[in-house]
Amino acid sequence: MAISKKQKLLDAALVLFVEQGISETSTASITKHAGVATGTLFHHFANKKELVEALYLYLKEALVTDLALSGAIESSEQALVLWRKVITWGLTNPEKMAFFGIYYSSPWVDPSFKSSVLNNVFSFLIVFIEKQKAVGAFINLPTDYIAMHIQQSLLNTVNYLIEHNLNANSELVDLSFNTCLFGLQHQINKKA
Amino acid sequence: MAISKKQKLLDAALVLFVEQGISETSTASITKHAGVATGTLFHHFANKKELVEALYLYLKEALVTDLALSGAIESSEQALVLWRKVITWGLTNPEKMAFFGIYYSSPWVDPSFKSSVLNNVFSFLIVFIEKQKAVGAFINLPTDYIAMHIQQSLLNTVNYLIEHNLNANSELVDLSFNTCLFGLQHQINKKA
DNA sequence: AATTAAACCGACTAATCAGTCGGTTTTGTG
DNA sequence: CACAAAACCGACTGATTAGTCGGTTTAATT
Repeated sequence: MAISKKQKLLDAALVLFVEQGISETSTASITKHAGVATGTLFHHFANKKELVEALYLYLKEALVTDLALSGAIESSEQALVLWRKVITWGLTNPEKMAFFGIYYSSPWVDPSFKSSVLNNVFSFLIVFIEKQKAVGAFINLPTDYIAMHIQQSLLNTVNYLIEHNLNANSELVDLSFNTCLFGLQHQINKKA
Repeated sequence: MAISKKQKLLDAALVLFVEQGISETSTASITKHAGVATGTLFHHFANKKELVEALYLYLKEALVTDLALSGAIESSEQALVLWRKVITWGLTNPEKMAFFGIYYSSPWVDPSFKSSVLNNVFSFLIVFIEKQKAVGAFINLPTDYIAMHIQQSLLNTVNYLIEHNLNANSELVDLSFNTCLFGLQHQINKKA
């Protein structure tokens, strides 16, 4: 079956949002790029805000599916594997990754939703952090602060790689992981 | 002398931009909040984009002035002092700090300008990073990557403190500094 | 006091916006 | 095939937008 018009609208919206910004993209231009009538957009989505939210949910779904997460993270080695996976995904799907960035810092998300975002996408990450904290491997910073820190480092790294035309094999990938992880482990070093 | 209308426009724009977003704030509402006619805005600023840029430059100036930077950073101790200073400034000027955040990830900045931003505001930081790298104290990541990492950590920390009603005396301030710094120093630990 | 320039005003405009609606086509079902 | 429901269409609307412009006030200079 061909791509549904609803999907075409989401695809067009993603490209245009990343290119020009969410507020700067008119619903008319989305329908035009999707090859669809304006009425069709509002048939599938009650208003522009719901389109934006639907796009976010669709991309979150895509991320989780593509990462094919199998169970919890138990060790730093597994965390590194995941780090590489996310970065590879980001380089393969630059628009999708970029959307997460602009969406989080846009007036299209209400703040209450913002805080729940991390827990949803990276729930396995939360578990890992708390386990590390429990055994004293991680510094005693709030879990949500650490989660934010890790997520931001991932976004930064992907953005940097894209901006400098680097690929997932760049040594920067593992170095950035170490910078992130060792920083969180520094209590161990301090004890020595 | 009373506050000039130009300044009133900048002040009103800052509050509204942070509250609702830049694109979501109309020039009409800015003039209304500033208690000024619409024509006055376009007398002082050729268009909305120039107002946004002028606001950014004004805030950058305010930050540099308020921090009262005296010479280069030579040691980690001095870096910590600066870290605390910036966070205190961010908590004292939450709108100004928030504006930097939304401005960087908005379609109102052209990408070329984006990369030059760091070098302008935190030029002293660049010098510090390169000195640390030169003596082997910092991991061999690109200087601009490290600068981005530090700046983002600062923004994250201030945002977190504001969101959780914490002040500049929170232990989180120094812990976040350590997380940032020790992560960048981890090569030393690896050699051991 | 006379002159000039800059600051300021606000009604106005052309363009653009999100969203509507009455009608048409497509699709699924008995 | 008959029928209904859902998908789809695009001209249209009322609201809002950035920016204009001709005229007025204010400030500085001589």
